[in-house]
Amino acid sequence: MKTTPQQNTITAWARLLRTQAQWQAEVHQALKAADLPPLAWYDVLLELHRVGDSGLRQYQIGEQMLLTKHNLSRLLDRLEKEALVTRRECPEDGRGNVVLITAAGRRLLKKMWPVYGRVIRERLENQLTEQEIATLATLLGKLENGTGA
Amino acid sequence: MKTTPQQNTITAWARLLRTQAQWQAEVHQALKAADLPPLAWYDVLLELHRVGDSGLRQYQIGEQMLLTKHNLSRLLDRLEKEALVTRRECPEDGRGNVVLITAAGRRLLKKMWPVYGRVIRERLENQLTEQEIATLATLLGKLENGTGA
DNA sequence: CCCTTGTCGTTGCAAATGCAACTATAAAAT
DNA sequence: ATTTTATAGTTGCATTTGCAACGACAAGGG
Repeated sequence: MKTTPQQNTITAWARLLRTQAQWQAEVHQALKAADLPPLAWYDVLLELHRVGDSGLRQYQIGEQMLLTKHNLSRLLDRLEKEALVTRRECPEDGRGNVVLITAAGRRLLKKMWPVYGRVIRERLENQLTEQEIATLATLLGKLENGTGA
Repeated sequence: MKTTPQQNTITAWARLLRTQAQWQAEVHQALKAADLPPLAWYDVLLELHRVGDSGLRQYQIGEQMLLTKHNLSRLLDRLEKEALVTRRECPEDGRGNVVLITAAGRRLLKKMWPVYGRVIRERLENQLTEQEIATLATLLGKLENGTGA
């Protein structure tokens, strides 16, 4: 009946939080320096690009991502205003939309990727060996979606 | 001359981002359910608690954390309004403050920790073995502050 | 000593976020 | 079929964040 985490656990926790915060800050900075939109736009567009022409319901995007729905609603407003996505009425569900990426959206994705990818390489591939990266990916995979409750 | 990251790198990157986002959401949710302030308050107070009576300059807190200075300025306003910290004139530098944690601040820290710690245990110790956690901590340690540039 | 330059911190304003209330539709219960 | 209950998405309002401009002081150069 442990009441508090082990020291190693706390260290790992803190480092993960800090690492991610640093990464995210750096990506945002790099994107801004290149006059590109923030990371969240990339995430949404990538999700939509992956599924192709079938598009996604709004709530499906929200599930995949780190966003609450009202937030997503307005993020999509902004994307739509820039003509990067389109919202189309959903035939099976009168309440919902199907969101699709446009050609302009795909172009933006292509423009953002080099900037983003460059940070990823600098932060990960320059710091760890291939073997270490593989291990890290495995460990993090075990953490995803685990509730433990 | 690789122009794009390896697949493993991308996987690790994405998982780290997702993991941290999930954790943070869960912590915030747990804190709110317990009617406690958000995580950022905890971070600042903990930093201040660690250094004890010498306190910290504002910019030192900012360095340790994930916050920009104007943001920090107003976060401290809120903390000060709740009497969790005090700002005192800095003797060596007329521009700056020294920020100190108050007794009430320490009490809040104590009240928040069990809620926070519980999420940490559930998310990490229930999902990974002790050995795996140690490995994770080591790998993340190598990533911190690496510029690679 | 005065004047420039850089740094610490605050403030005004615009944009983004969280939350709760709302509309519209679907699904389930009676 | 009608009524309830739940879900998808939007909107208004208060809080928070980001950014640029600012005031106050420190540091360095004439």
